[in-house]
Amino acid sequence: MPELPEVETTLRGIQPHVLNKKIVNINVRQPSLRWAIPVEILLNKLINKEFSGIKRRGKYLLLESSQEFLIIHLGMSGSLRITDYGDIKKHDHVDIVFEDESILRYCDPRRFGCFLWTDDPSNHFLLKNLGPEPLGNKFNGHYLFDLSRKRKTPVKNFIMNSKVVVGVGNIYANEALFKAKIRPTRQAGKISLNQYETLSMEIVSVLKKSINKGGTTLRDFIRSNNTPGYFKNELMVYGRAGKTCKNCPSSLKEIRLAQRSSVYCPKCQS
DNA sequence: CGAACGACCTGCAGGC
DNA sequence: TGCCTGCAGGTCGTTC
Repeated sequence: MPELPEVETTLRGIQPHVLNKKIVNINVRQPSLRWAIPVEILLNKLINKEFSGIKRRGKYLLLESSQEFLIIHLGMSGSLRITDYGDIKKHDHVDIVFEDESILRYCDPRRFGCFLWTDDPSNHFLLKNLGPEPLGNKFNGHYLFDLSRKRKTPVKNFIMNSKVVVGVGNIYANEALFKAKIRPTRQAGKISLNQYETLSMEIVSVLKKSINKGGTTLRDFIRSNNTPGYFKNELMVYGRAGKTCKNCPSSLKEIRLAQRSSVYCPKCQS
């Protein structure tokens, strides 16, 4: 589920329901995520307190309380939703219960996500080496061009590296490279400044468009309506291997890069 | 330092 | 129907 647009959509969905409400209980049914949930610490830090703010760094959500932060990552399959009853489904691992009986509920079937605590986000091991935000002002073609010189890795791997830029996952890497007409296998260090300018703009564009559509997969925080919806209809290459390119009559090719499915048009992308 | 790859875990689709 | 394989939105840690 979660790439950057899905995490941003999650943030916007839960924000009005979690801020400035007293936390009365935290139930951890399964502490074994990618790193064990520090249950005692969370209880000590959060019971009878409230969240004063929520922000996103890459795909991490940071919920602030008393100048300290709950770090949440959704991994491959995680989700957060607001509910107000105890209909607990399989893989609903954590509840944060508020005074008004509403609940912030975390579900993560594959348990690749995390729930951690930090009093110093800028030095936290998960956050301190992250590259710039793609939607921030440090991210542009010059930045990618300069950083990529002498890099031999395929450009798709390069833009999916969170030390280079955060938040570009497999769907949007494929999509942005298609829009920029760059083949995903091209060596990062051999791509021109012009092409990196195009690529950086397309990354921003595809992420913003997806955020505006509520992400590619979610929309069920507040109500458990199963509305699909989304950005999925706009996908040009992801999930379309073997189908016809939307720009030309060619058939889209699929290869694997860094063990991730990579789809491109052999005619449009060079 | 960069690059490649395994690891973590469950669910599901497809083939036999 | 059931079993087996491979793949899925991420990314850290290890090794070369």
